[in-house]
This record gives sequence, C-alpha cells and structure tokens, in this order.
Amino acid sequence: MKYHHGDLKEALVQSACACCEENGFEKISLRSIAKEANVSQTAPYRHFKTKVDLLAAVAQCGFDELRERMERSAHKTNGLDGKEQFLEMGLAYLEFGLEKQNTYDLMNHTSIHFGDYPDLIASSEATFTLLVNAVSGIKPELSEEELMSECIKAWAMIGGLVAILRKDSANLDSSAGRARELIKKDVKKFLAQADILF
Amino acid sequence: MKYHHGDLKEALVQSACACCEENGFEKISLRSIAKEANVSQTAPYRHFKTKVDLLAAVAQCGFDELRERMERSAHKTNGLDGKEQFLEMGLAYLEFGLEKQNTYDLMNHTSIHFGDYPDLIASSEATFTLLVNAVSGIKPELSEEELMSECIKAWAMIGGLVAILRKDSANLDSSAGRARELIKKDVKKFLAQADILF
DNA sequence: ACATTAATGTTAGCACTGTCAACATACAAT
DNA sequence: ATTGTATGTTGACAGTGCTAACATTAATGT
Repeated sequence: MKYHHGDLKEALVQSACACCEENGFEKISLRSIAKEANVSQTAPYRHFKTKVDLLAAVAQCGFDELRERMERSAHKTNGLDGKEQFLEMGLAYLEFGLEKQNTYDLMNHTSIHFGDYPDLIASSEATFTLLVNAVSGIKPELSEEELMSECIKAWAMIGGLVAILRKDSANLDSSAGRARELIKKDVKKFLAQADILF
Repeated sequence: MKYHHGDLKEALVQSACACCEENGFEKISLRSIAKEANVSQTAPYRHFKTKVDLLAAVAQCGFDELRERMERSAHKTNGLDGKEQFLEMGLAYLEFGLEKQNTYDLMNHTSIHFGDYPDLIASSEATFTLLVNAVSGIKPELSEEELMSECIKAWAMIGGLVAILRKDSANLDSSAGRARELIKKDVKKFLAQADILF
C-alpha cells in the first residue's frame, strides 16, 4: 500500500459523482468518499478546500455530460432542419433531467455559488451556448438582446417542465398528475406547440 | 417556568420558518430551533417524527403565503380583465420566488416527498388551482386536457424564469447575465410576449 | 547528488447534527 | 383518585464538516 494515491482528486470526484447519482447529493459526505478511496477522512481536504468545492466539481461533470448529450442529439439530425435540431436538444435536456435526477438537482442547487467556480461557469455556459447558437442559426435576424430573450424563454420553459414532470412522478395524486402522460410521450410536439420560437 | 410550553408545535414551525427565510432551510436544525423555543433538544420529536416533517410544515406555510399573494394580486385587477389577472398572478409568483428565495427553495426541494404530507399537497394544489381557474375562466372552451396542458406550460415557464433570474443574480458574469435587466422590469410584457396562452 | 521545499496523506480532536431509549411531568378521562 | 396519554427532559450514539499538528513522499534548485 503506497502512501500516495496517485490521482486522488479524480478518484474522489468519480466517487462523489457515483454517490450523487445513486443516493442524491445530500448523501455525499467527505468521510464516506474518502473511505471509498481507501484514504483517511481528511485527505480530501488536500484537494478540496471545502465540501461545496467537491460538489461544484460533481456539478461540473453534470454540465459536461448534459452538453455532450445535447450535442449528440443535435448532430443526430445532421444539421438539416435547424428547428428540429433545437427541439432535439430540448428533448435531450429533458431526458437528462429525468434520468439523472440527483445530478440534475445538484446542478441546480442554490448552495453552489457558481461565481466561486470559474470552471463550473465555463461548463455551464458552454451548455447554454449550444442553445444560443442553435437559435441564432435559425433566426439570424434577431438582435443580441432578442436572441438572449428567446433563449432564456426556452431554457426557462424546459427547466420548468422538468420540475413539473418530476413533481408529477413523485406524487401521482397531485394536480399536475397527468403531466407526464400529457407531455412525456411527445415533448417535441409540446415544445413546438408552445410557440416559444416559431 | 412551566413544564409544558403551550403550543410548542406552532412555535417550532414559526421558528423554523424564520430561520429558513433568514439562513436557508439547510441551516435549520432541530436542536437550534428547540433552543430558540427554550425547550430541550429532543422536544420537537413529540411533534415531528423527523426533521423532514418539520421542513414539510415550513414548506406548507410557503405555499399558503404564495397562494395569498397570488389571490391578492388577482383581486387587485378586480376580475375585469381575465388575462390581466392571470399575468398579475404570474408576476406575484415571480416576486415571491425572488423575494423569499430560501423558502422558495424549500418548497421546490426534492428531499421533501410531497406524497407523505397530505396537508402539503393540499396547500400546493390550492395554489395551482388558482392558476387553473384563472385560465379556465379566460378560455372556457378548452377541454380539461388542453386546460391542464396550458396551465402546466405557464407554470413551467414561470418556474423556470425564477430559476434563471436567480442564477443570474447569483452570478452576474454568466451568459444569462442580462436576464434580470431584460426581464424583471417588465415580466408581464414578457409573459404576454411568450404567447403561452394568448 | 543532495538539501530544501511543496504536495500529499494521517491522527486526534472539536463542535455540531439527527435520532433513539429511558425517564419525568402534566393534563384528561374514567 | 387512578390511570393513561401527551408532552418534555436527560443521556447517549453514530455520523458530520473542519482544523491543527504531524508524517511521508515528490519535486525543485543548486
């Protein structure tokens, strides 16, 4: 057993990501992931000044995966129909939000002060930029202000949708009880119907 | 000093609400609010089986206040213009989300399993019902399915908007950095522009 | 090559947390 | 008056984030 781990930082992040996805980010404890890496309880503090720093790293991984998913979905349509491409990205976002719920929660959790983590900002902006570029490609006549406004609307919409679909699945008796059935089966149609952009 | 508190349960909820709004729901600890009520550390367990039960009560208070705000805002327009009434409610929601951020977070926090708290469901549904009734009043020709769909869209939109505006204010350098300026000054116009309903 | 420094890991411990079991007190009902 | 139930207390356990003091290894400069 060697004294130094090799790449403890990466191992910790991986462990934390796994734990987050499995049990939710609130169950992540520095001690437990340290144990998982066969390392002392305080070793993580050599790599993360605080627990939130670790969580920020996990959140960043989430944004990276989300971006990759959106890119893959967009490329699937091979750039022919810009609108279709945009809708596919929306669908990818929604699927990510529903599949990786715990990670999604962390990414949207307010206790992580994005401003403190430049890398996190970068990953998050890169994801948002995907949307901006798509919309700008479809509607090049928009001013920057209008463009941002449209993107924000779309982002808000899809984010709110995820929230509602999740509350729906967590509580099948709620007033939004039929949301999943109503929407999940045809998100793209739903988004298009919404007349956000088109 | 009498042995029994009188109405400890209510006192604990009030304490917790105050602490939530001041420091965020994550800072709520049973021990601290017990101390605030001049009561032993484990006294709360006579009224709340678990900490989450307390949090659920606090969240319920939040929904009740939100509903009252929306009702007040709607009545302000005196029921003449249904659309205006609807937009006022949206604005009230957004203002609540931005003013009472910590409470808003708790209300939307996923660790509270709504299904376990019938009273919480009731309060939350009562709020959503406000929206449903408003929309149904404006567009009585909608089928129930269409009605729900429209409401869900609106709800999703405004919820996502709150999220974006908040991330914006927490991180002024983000790509959504201009969101607040863009939107906050005229939310109603924004909502109307969005063509969600009209 | 060697000495010094920085990076990384360990041990011990503090103050705090949620929760439980066992016990004490007060009130309500018979 | 007695008995039961609701409410409050004490003490304790395991777990948490975090810090200080120390140990070991890797990197660096001469």
